[in-house]
Amino acid sequence: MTYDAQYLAKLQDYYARHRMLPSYSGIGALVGLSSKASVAEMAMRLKAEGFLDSAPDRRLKPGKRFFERAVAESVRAGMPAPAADMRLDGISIDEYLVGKPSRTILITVKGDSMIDAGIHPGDRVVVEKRVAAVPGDIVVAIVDNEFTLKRLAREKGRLVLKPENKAYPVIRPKEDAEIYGVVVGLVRKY
Amino acid sequence: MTYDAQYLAKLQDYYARHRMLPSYSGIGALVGLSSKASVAEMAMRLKAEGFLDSAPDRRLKPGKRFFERAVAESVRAGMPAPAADMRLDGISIDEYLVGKPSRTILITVKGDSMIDAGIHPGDRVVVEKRVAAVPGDIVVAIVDNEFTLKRLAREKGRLVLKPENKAYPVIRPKEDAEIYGVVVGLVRKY
DNA sequence: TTGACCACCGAACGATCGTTCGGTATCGTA
DNA sequence: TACGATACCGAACGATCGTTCGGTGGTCAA
Repeated sequence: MTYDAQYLAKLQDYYARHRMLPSYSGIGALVGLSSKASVAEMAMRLKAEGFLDSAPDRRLKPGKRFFERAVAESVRAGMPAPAADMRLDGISIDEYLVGKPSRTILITVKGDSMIDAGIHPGDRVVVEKRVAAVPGDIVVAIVDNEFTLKRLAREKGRLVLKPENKAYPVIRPKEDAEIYGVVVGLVRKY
Repeated sequence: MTYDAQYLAKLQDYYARHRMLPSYSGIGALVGLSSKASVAEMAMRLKAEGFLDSAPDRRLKPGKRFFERAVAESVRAGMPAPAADMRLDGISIDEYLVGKPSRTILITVKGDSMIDAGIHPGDRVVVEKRVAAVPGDIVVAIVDNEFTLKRLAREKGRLVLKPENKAYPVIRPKEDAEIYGVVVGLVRKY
């Protein structure tokens, strides 16, 4: 139990590099266990906690909690324990951002029309596909056969699409705007 | 060659479910090839195109192009599918953002000192813990026993911490700033 | 000091692994 | 019709798989 967190960390790093887990003996060499029996026992412990799982062919695969990430609530006072805490609270970014996987896609942002909302070119917005949106939502709308990212707003009883950049004009569709989906999150990689 | 695209699609579906690839005979059962030799030949073709790769122990693992988006997102009435996106069922956001899982944590942003970089209060930054950073990186530094999020810059040969908000002053530490980690990504939820 | 745990080791098991080879059916080209 | 190329099959190979079992050294409470 004591070292399991370190074992798990090495497995996570290996997975990040190769997108797969090694065999039992490979895990032994990776984490420093010389008997496959020891690996099997460690795997059982991690399985019980949800970090690992078994594939149909008995090989190991990542479990639900395998992708959890520690969260620090930017503590003003005092230092957060860098390594002391065994993931007391961890979330997976996917579960955090995505509510309905089958209806959710990532769209890469082009242009700077939403830059005042902190949405930059190259960012990826997490879009949940649905037509129902309320004023204030950031939506992906279809205008002139093109996708566009704007904030939905109400203007004299009409729905309009407002960019968040003074250099761009408000879009006032003839009929109500056609909504492709609603932005529920944002992801940026540096 | 003709059926390889369908074979690949089935492998991608399997991977989305289990986050791993089956064995050669397992692939045979999955895609409908009754000889492992056929699977090996198909794997060789897909490897040559970059969709598959070999792990250190000769097993199959996803290649670089494995996570490419399928082109056939049901195009509705001549409507272009949103271009250049990622399948959310193929790779997770976690895997996209996190390269070194064991050294990566999420930190919630407080304050608006980085707002001109598109980092808003309440956003969560993905921080890879390491002391090595180069000017231009956004870093989490420790100043007066507190975490602070700033861009690392060089000023007269000294490293300083620059906010991206004109209302805040540049921080010039007496010695070089103590770096807690480097921001490698950002996550926002609406 | 004892004894019940616990994490780990080392050896052995049958099962399955990925590879290799020769052979078959179906193409398009000549 | 004859041809090489292609995609697949079926059987066999040694290697490695995951599992199992008995045994070792350590910790901790009684």
